[in-house]
Amino acid sequence: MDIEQLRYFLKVAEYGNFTRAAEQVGISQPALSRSIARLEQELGQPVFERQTRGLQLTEAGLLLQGRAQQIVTLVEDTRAEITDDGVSGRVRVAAIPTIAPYFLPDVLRQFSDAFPGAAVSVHEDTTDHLLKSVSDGAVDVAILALPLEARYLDIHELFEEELLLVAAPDHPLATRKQVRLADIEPHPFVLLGEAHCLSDNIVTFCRQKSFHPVTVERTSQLATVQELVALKHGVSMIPAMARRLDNSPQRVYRSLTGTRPTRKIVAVTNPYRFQSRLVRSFVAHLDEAVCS
Amino acid sequence: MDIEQLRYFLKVAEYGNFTRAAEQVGISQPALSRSIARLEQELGQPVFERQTRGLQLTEAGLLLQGRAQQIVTLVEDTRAEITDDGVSGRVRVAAIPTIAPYFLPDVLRQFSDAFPGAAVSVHEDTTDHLLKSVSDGAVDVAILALPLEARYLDIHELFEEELLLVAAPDHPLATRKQVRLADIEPHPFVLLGEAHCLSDNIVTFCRQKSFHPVTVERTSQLATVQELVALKHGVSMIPAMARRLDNSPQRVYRSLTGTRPTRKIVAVTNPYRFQSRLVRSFVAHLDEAVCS
DNA sequence: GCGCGCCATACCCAGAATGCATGACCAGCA
DNA sequence: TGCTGGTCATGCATTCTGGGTATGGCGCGC
Repeated sequence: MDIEQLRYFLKVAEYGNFTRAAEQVGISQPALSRSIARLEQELGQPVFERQTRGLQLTEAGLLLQGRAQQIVTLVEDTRAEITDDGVSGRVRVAAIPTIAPYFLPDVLRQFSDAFPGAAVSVHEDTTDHLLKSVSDGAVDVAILALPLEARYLDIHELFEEELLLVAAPDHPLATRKQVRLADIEPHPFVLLGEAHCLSDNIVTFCRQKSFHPVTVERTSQLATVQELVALKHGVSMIPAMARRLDNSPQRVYRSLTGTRPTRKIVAVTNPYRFQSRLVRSFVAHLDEAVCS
Repeated sequence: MDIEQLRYFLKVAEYGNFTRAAEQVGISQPALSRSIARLEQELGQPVFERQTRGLQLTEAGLLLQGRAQQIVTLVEDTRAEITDDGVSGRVRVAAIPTIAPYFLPDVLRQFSDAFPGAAVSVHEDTTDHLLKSVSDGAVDVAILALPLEARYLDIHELFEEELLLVAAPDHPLATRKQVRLADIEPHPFVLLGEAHCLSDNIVTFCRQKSFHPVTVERTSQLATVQELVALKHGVSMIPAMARRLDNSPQRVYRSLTGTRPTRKIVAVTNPYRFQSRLVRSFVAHLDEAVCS
């Protein structure tokens, strides 16, 4: 029962499939098969029920899964803690697509300058996937937008940013002196796909104001939304950070009059995993980047 | 950083000596030396400072020691928990010398009858050593006498037993109708060595009564005390359980009049370690043995 | 009935870990 | 000072564990 074996076991349990788990851990399927067989022999009982359709954890397997997770985590954290020198190492940063390209580049550049020994990797994914990644230690820090359902995770607020109305320059809303939320209602609205939490932010804000935008299109990227707005498919709401990178004359951004829609940007970490000094420095860096 | 390596490391840290640690873990000294070297290479720093006189843990080593202990414990408990079938397995029982030969045989016989699949091993040592053994998981249950200084351990009271005055049949105290503690004072007293907690029990009791026995001899075994009493070197106090096994006509046992000296017998287990169902059965068995 | 997906087995190989012998170093002592 | 004993590290031969490739066995679905 060595640590490598437990790692293999966990992957098999996760995927319910030897072949795919083998690919994940980077060994051949027969090697993995034998490794699990050895584990089962040592424990004197099977940990999987091999069924015609997939695998099922046995009772012993279920117990082992919990413990193996603890052991592997403990080992990884121990290694991280001992080799933690505060200036070199790995920082796995993640962010949702409506934040990553607008907020991260500056921050990463500054951080890399301050910590040249740091190997920073960036993951981009949806909120729910990233929460899972932080939970199981695949990611050190995730930068997300509230609201979040994340028990057992640390949520550190960074800043609140405005969501701006975006329209083509000759759009009726673009030329008005003031634009209220209600003014948007008759105009077609372009929105991100439902998987994006920014859509939720916008829809929630609208619902609070008893406003129902006429959504005509849904896209998977903010950049596409911006292009569609320029092509006069409709108007949209775009986070301020995405506006800063947009210097096209084909779009104008306006703050709404009255209560302005916003989203809160947070850094999410896992307090049950060891946080290297480098990771803590990164989070501190996020704070500074925001204040400056 | 595999589990075996961590086990080796812990032994070296414990003994501060590669050669002796190697004997303990059952590999050759060079093999152990290289195993630690590999560990240090993997961590990128030494875990021991090799000094001319013995070893010193480095800062990293100190950190690793704590974590390695957790990991090894977790692994052992996991294995124990998974292979726990409730009827077979290992029960490591320990007791102090003034309990082991008098109390354990009956209990062990009954238990072995009830659980023929159980492999029961018995360790006999002093109270402080046994407390350490329970703490670090080398022993499952220790049967000891109060008082105990044992934070982080479960102390389960089994019974209270009387300490009896023992004397030669023709000793003046043996023929009196009543014997009070004060009556003993003029007579020479035979006592166990200071390492035995029974001595403490007796001395504490006497001190409470402002009584100071004239200790003439100290031995390392109760059986020797009993023989010396028969040889009229003096009188002594013997636990009731030791009296039951003594059917020699050369000694008589008497209860003291007034407050009778006693000792409380307890079972000590480690709540931070996994207790197999077999071990729990053993403790339950102890309770029953006492009541019957 | 045939192909496909999936896990287990056979066989071979490489790298790692072990043991033995020995070297290097130091302290204590004659 | 030189010897000896204790201790950890290194060299070398050996073993053995775990990995890869090829393939077998088995059930499912078309």
